[in-house]
Amino acid sequence: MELSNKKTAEMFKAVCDENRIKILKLLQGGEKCACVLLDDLHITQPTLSHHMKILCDSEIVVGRKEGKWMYYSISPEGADRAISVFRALTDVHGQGDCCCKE
Amino acid sequence: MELSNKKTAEMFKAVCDENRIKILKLLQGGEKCACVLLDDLHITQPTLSHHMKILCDSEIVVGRKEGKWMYYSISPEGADRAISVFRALTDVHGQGDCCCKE
DNA sequence: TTGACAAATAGAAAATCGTGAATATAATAT
DNA sequence: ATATTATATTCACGATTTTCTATTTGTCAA
Repeated sequence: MELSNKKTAEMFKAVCDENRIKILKLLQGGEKCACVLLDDLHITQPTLSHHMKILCDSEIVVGRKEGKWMYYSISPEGADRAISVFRALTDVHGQGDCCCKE
Repeated sequence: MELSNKKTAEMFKAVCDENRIKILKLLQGGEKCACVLLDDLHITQPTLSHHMKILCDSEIVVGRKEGKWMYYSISPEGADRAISVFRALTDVHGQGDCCCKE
């Protein structure tokens, strides 16, 4: 998983906001259309649209347009990718080194 | 892994900033003292201190004081916890439901 | 084509975040 | 005790983010 630091930061922005976390929890129940999400969150439609854009940009959520409705769902592949990126960023491959004392 | 949405958001703030991602990458080489991190990043000491606080609050990084030096390292347990929280937030346990069309 | 509805975009206000200068605290050395 | 060094905290400022209102775009039904 090679990703620029910028892209990595963007990816995890998905889970850095309480409303987006709520949205993810709602989507765990399966694909939902935007209007349903809107009913469950106390935010306006443009605000939801903004958050969905961030979630889709992270690729953890995918959107599907059907007529005038947008359906959103969690992408298991996207979620796995995020976990891979997180792992690649947090496993320790060294012993550390001493610097200040000797 | 039960965590409030607020706590979850805080946890992933660790990986939402490019400098913090750089810091994690440096810590993958093992425990480092703050002064070494400071040398490798083009930020001031108070800024580093600020980022280290966010990283430690997320519990992905732990700090250890030794004399006047602070040593930081990645906590594998903290990283695993973050992955568990992320998983708990992104696995899909439902089929979704239809709302707008029938 | 017109009207109605869903979602996206533009623009602006408010809140949050990242940053550095100045200062404070803590630990060591003289 | 005083000086020095490493880190943390405080404060202020600019940048970014979240949010809203207003508007636009896209789609379907009369």
